[in-house]
Amino acid sequence: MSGTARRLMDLAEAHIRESGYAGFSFRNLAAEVGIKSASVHHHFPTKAKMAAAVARRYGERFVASVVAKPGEGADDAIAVYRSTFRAALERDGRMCLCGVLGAEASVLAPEVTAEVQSFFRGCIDDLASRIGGPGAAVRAYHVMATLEGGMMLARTYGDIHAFDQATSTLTRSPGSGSA
Amino acid sequence: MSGTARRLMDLAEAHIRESGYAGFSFRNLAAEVGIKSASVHHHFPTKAKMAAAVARRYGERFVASVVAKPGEGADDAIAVYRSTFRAALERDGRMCLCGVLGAEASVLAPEVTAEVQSFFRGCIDDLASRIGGPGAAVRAYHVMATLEGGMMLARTYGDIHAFDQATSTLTRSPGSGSA
DNA sequence: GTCTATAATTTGATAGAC
DNA sequence: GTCTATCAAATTATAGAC
Repeated sequence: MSGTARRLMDLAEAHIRESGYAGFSFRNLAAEVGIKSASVHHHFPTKAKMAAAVARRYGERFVASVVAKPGEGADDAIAVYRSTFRAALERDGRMCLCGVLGAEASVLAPEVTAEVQSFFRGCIDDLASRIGGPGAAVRAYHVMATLEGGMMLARTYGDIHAFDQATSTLTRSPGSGSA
Repeated sequence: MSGTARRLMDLAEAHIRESGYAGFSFRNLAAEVGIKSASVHHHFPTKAKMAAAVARRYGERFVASVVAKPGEGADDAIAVYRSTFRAALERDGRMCLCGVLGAEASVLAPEVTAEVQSFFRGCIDDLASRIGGPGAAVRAYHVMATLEGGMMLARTYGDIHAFDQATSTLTRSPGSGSA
């Protein structure tokens, strides 16, 4: 993949996390990297294909950054997910790409929705296996829902404190609960 | 307010809950009620003002439908919020209007963002006062985040079961936890 | 309260030259 | 890989007649 394609994806990702699928256009992206919109089509045939590619890369990067450490417990796994989302929220004030797209899932191109579903399936399966024991699946769903909702609240208020409040009780051991 | 204005708001609400702020246009709404887009401007001066009006009405109706019952406990209050969101999700498969808009908050017109913030402030304050005791505010944030995230997951999967999984442990007393 | 007509802009996408 | 040029469609909004 070319450097231009990468820069286009970076910008598309930022715009989607800022304001959803409708938040970016080929013309806007082109202007921001200093080319014309027709040239964007050389890298990505359609807007939907581009969004799907962005969502896929987002998922791959996320998986890499929450990889399990040997000997971790359930609370450790949950804390890694929590701090990963929180770091992104703190870095640029934007929420999870798949959280934004998930809310619009029913009207997105099937290829985009598929990537978003795949992201959440991957996260929940991974979390459940790392939590373990009875009720692991339910807890994994709960953790992902709370983290995504917490990011949405922080976005609404423009204040990361809302995320901290909403997610502080996700882990049960003291110390990780008051970030 | 005229019947036409009400119908326009109904449609706008449905579209926003389906696909966000960009999900409705004056032309679409007009066509759906059988008038022209210029006539919509007679009822609502701008798209932003209309969205703000829709969000305000949504909040008022929500408040009315989660009103406290005498003698309720914390789990009862949480259960009312949970079942209210769940009923809407089951009725038409769409998620919370303010949850969708909240994710896009930073690029919405200030008047719209203000209504969305007001909705969540109202919900969280109300929940916290009904939960009571130390940690009530944190629990209220947690409940709202989980419910909103749970709706987003259900939307992504096209399956209300995801909402049930994610939110089943919000209340602590048995019986309300396995809807 | 609804209409016609229109303005000004933006959008996703394509054809074809260089 | 980028360009010019262009298309067909959609968008928000306004002016003014009825």
